[in-house]
Amino acid sequence: MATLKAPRGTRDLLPPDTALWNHIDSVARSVFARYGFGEIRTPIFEATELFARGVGEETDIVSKEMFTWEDRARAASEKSQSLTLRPENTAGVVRAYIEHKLGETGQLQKLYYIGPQFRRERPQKGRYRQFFQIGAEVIGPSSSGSESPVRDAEIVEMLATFLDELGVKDWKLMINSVGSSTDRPRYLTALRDALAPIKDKMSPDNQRRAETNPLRVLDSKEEADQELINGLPKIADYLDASSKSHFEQVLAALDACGVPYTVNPRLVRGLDYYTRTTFEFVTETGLGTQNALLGGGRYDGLSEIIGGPKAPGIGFAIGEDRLVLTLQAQAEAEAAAGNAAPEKKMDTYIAPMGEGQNAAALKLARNLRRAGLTVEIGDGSFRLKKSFEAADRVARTILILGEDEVASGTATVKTFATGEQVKVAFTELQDKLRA
RNA sequence: GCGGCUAUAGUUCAGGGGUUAGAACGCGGGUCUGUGGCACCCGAUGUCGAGGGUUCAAAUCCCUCUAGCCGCCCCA
Repeated sequence: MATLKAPRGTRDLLPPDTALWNHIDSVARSVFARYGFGEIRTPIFEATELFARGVGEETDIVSKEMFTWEDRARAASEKSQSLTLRPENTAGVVRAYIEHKLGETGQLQKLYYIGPQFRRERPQKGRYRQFFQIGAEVIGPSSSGSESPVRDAEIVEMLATFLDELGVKDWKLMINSVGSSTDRPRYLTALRDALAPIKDKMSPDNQRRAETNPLRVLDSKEEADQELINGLPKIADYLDASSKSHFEQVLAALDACGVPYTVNPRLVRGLDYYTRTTFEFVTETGLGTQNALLGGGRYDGLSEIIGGPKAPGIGFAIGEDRLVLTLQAQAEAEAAAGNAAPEKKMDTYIAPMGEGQNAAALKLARNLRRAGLTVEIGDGSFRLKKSFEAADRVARTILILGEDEVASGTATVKTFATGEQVKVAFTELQDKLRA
C-alpha cells in the first residue's frame, strides 16, 4: 500500500520552522495590540453564499478555487446547505460584525485574525492550497470614523511597523485608489471604450482580459503590450472630488509619518469588494513570481452586499507562508555573508552518570525548569563522551551528575563556549545557569 | 485549469539496460571505563515516488498516476 501523504498543496510545519511561525504570530499580536486591535476567530467554513456575495461570483477565487461541499440534511425538516472552506477571512469577519450587531455599539471595531485559508489552486512556491493569513479589519458605522483617511494611513503605517519589527529588509509599498462604487463603473466604461479599438493589437491573454476583466489588463506583465497599456485611461482621472481628496489625505498622512510608498495607478486587486484605497507590500526576497507579501484595501460597500448595515471598512491580509519564505531567504543570505544569527540554545543539559542517577537528574531538571530555565536531560546509560556530544548540540552548558555530586548536593557545570568547569551547589544552580 | 522540468540514504546530490546502487554531511560504534569539539578506524543507511509495460535483464527506456518546482492564469 502506498504510504499516506499530506494532500496536494498542504504541508506539515515542523520544528525548527514552527519557531519562526510563532515568532511572526507573536510580533503581529504585539504590534496589533499597540494599535488597539483585538483578536477575532471565525469559523474555518462558512455558507458558500457568503463568499459568492462578498468576494464576488465572477472572481477566480469563487468561480474556480473554492473547496465547497453539500452538507446533507439530517432530517426531513432540515435543508441541505452548501458550505465552503474559507478562501479568505474578510467576508467572515464582516459576517460576524453583522451577526453580532457590532455596529450598534457605535464604536469603531478593530479586529485581527490569524489562521488557515483554503484555495484550490495549482501549488507553487509561496502558493499553497492551505495557507495562513494574518489579517486585520477596521470597520464601523460612518459616525465612528471608519471612513476617515486616517484609518487607511494608520493601517498602512502599522504594516510598515510590523514588517520593520520583524526585520523584513526590502519591502516596497504600492498604493492606489480604485475609486468609489460610483467611480469604478464610470472608469470601467471608459476603459472598455479605450480597449475596444486597440485590443486586437494585444497579446491573446490581454485580449481575453479586455473582455472578461478589463482591470486586469492594467497589471499585465506582457512586455509588448506595455506601450498600449500606458496609453489607457487612468483611474485617477475618474475619481470624484471626495474620492480624490480622500486619497490625497491618505498620502499626506503617510508622508507625515515618513512611510515610503509608490503610487501605482495600475495596481488593481482581484476581489470585487475593494473600493478607494488599495495597497500591496511586495518583496523580491525568497518569493518567485508570488512577490506580494500582503495586500489590502478599503471595502466601503461590503457589509451591505452581504445584507448588513452600512459599515465602511479597510483591512489587509498578510500571506504568512510568504513572510516565512522571505525571512528564511533573508537569514540564508545573511549566513552566506558570514552574519549567521547565533543559535538559541537551551540553558543546560543534565548528564546523569549511571542509571542510578536518573531519578535525581529528573528531580533536578524539574526544579530548574520550574525556575524558568530551559533544560534537556540525558540518560545514565550514555557514555560521558556521548553526553557531551548530545549536550553541545542543544545546550550552552552541561551539568554532570554522578554519585559524588548527588551525595554532596553539588553539580559539575561546564560552559561549552569558555571551557570553564566549576562545582555548583544545587541551591545556586539557577543563578549560575541563567543566561 | 494550461505548458515545461524534476523525483535515488535522514539531508544535499552523483550514477545511467548487466551480478552486491555510490559520495559528502549527518547518524551509531571504537581508538578514549567521569570530560565533547579535532583526527583516524569500523558500521548501518535505501521498496532508486507509486503502479503498469518493453526486455533474458529496468533505478536506467516507455506509459499512467502522485507530488514538488518553474512559467502562465490568479492571488496572500
